[in-house]
This record gives sequence, C-alpha cells and structure tokens, in this order.
Amino acid sequence: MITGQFQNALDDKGRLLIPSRIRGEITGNVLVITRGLDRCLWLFPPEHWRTLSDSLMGAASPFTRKARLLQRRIIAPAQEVELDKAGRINIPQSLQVAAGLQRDCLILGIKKYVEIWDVAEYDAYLSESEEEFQEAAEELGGLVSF
Amino acid sequence: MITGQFQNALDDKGRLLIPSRIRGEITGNVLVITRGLDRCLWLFPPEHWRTLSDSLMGAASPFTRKARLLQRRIIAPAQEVELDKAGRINIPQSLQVAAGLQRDCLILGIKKYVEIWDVAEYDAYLSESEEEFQEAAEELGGLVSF
DNA sequence: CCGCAATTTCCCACTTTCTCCCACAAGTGT
DNA sequence: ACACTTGTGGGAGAAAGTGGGAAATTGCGG
Repeated sequence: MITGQFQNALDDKGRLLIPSRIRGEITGNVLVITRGLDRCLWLFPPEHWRTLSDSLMGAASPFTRKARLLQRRIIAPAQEVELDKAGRINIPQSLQVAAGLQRDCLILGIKKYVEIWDVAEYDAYLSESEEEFQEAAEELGGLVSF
Repeated sequence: MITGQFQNALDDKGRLLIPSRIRGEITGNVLVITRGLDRCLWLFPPEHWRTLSDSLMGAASPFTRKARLLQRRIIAPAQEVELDKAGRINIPQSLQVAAGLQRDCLILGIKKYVEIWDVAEYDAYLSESEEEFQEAAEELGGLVSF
C-alpha cells in the first residue's frame, strides 16, 4: 500500500528519484511507467501493470476504434524502467513531454500505483477541478462509509 | 511483450531504425510489415502475422464483399522485411505513401505488434480523437479494477 | 546479347545519447 | 560529534542512432 506525497527534482539527464518511503513498498527494482489520465504519468509494480494491461487488451481487439485508442494512449507508451543504485528511474523523453514535466515533480502514492506530475501542472489541475471535486465528494457521500 | 514509444528518423533511402528496446523482444531478424487501421503501418513478428492473417482469411470467404475488403487492405500489402546489421528495416515506397511517412516517425509497441506513424499524422490523430478517448476511458471505469 | 544507368544492398564510420559508477551535500538519529 | 541514509550532480565508457560510400543487382535500350 503505497501512499504519500513527495516532491523531487528531475535532473538534466531525465532521472527522477523515487522516494525511499515508496521504494520500501515495492519488491524488485523494476517498475512500469506509462501515460496516465489527465496530465500525469503512472508508475506500476510489474505485476499490477500486467493485470491492468491484460484487462485493457482483453476488452479489445485492434479492430475496434476505441480499443485502438486505449492501446495507443495507455499501452503503447509503457516502458519498463529500472531503479539505479541511488533509487532513481529514467523517464523517457516522450513521457516527459506528454506529462509536461519540467524540473520539480510531484510523486503521489495511490495505494497500488504511483502518479508523477509536474508541480505546476498539478496545481493547475487542482484549482481548475476544485468545483468538480466538491461535487464528486457529495455524490460519494452516500456510498462511502467508514 | 513489446511496449514503448520511440521517435526515429526515416532516412533518404527509406530505412527506419527499430529501437533496440523493441529489437530485444523479437527473435530472428525478419518482420512482416503491412498497412494498419488508421494512418499507420503494422509490424509483426512472423508468427503473430501468421496467426492474424489466418484468422482473417478463415473468418472470411472471398465471396463476401467485406471479407475481400479486409483482405485487400490488410493482407495484400504485407511484405517481409529484414533487419540490417544496424537494426533497420526498409520500408517499401508504397507503404511510406500509404501511411504518409515523412522524416520523423513514431514507433509504438502494442504488446504483440508494432505501429509506425508519421509524427505529424499521429499528433493529428490523437488530438482529433481526444474526446473519444475520454469516453472510452470512462467506460472502462466499470470494467477495469485492480 | 551486351553495356550503361539507376536502384538496392552491404558495410563502415561518426555523433549523440544513455548507462553505470562514483562523489558530495544535507538531513537524521544515535 | 559521528555514522548513516536520502537526495543530487557529473564524468567516462558503451551502446544506440544516423549518414554515406562502394559493391552488387536490376532494368532498360541499343
């Protein structure tokens, strides 16, 4: 169960340190990175990626239009990345661009996976969807109990 | 399982380098290239091509109109291509035209096959289908859980 | 049937990028 | 204060990506 919000710097070589709190939660030193929904990247432990991508591919032959879209947007950009000795991953150029990563990145632990945002992009996202968030909270109110 | 998104240049002789990450996933040095759906080319390892083309032919006698269409659009343009020492393939003139390839090409790994796009064509495709992608993602919400 | 031109194939060489490794600064706990 | 962990930067060597020339093949006209 990965949680926590961290801010680390992407260096000139495109390396990003995975916070040690998160590293402690994963086994092995390989992760899968891909484009997420909204302007961010998703980082999965390989076994969770397999589950997700299989169900995406399963729902979907390349002969239907929406399936191709999902495959191209989610599956295609996915790449295995390895943690180096210092616990960093290399973020491929194309993914940096896709998520608009500059220097300061946010790393969000969302239980089974991790999101990577550019700090500025994330701020923009939060403030522009504040209203929608309030609505969503109201709607869920009935469903969620604890 | 081939994945990853790469951008390489098609040179004046019509050669395109297959990224080494992808080369590492295929055995042998022969691939099958053909026209794909939407404005792109598909590249298969020979064994997957056999599976696909067999099932296309099987599903479809030449006496139905739609079957002939599929066969002419997908099967007919297919050609075997060989990787040279540097890991490049030669893309036949007719296929370059079909996919509108200029110089900068995108190479998308979609698990069992590879798509080749002209960079500009792909950008156009993505932005024009952004809305549909959002819909498709919402629909998946119900199906995919992990 | 032969020779020349155009195209393709093969190979080599250069440049850029990536990868691996090491070093250092700052912060934390003992 | 000292050892240790965490976060950051950079240099050297290796590999990936790119371009171009020479040899081989094809096709065409004489």
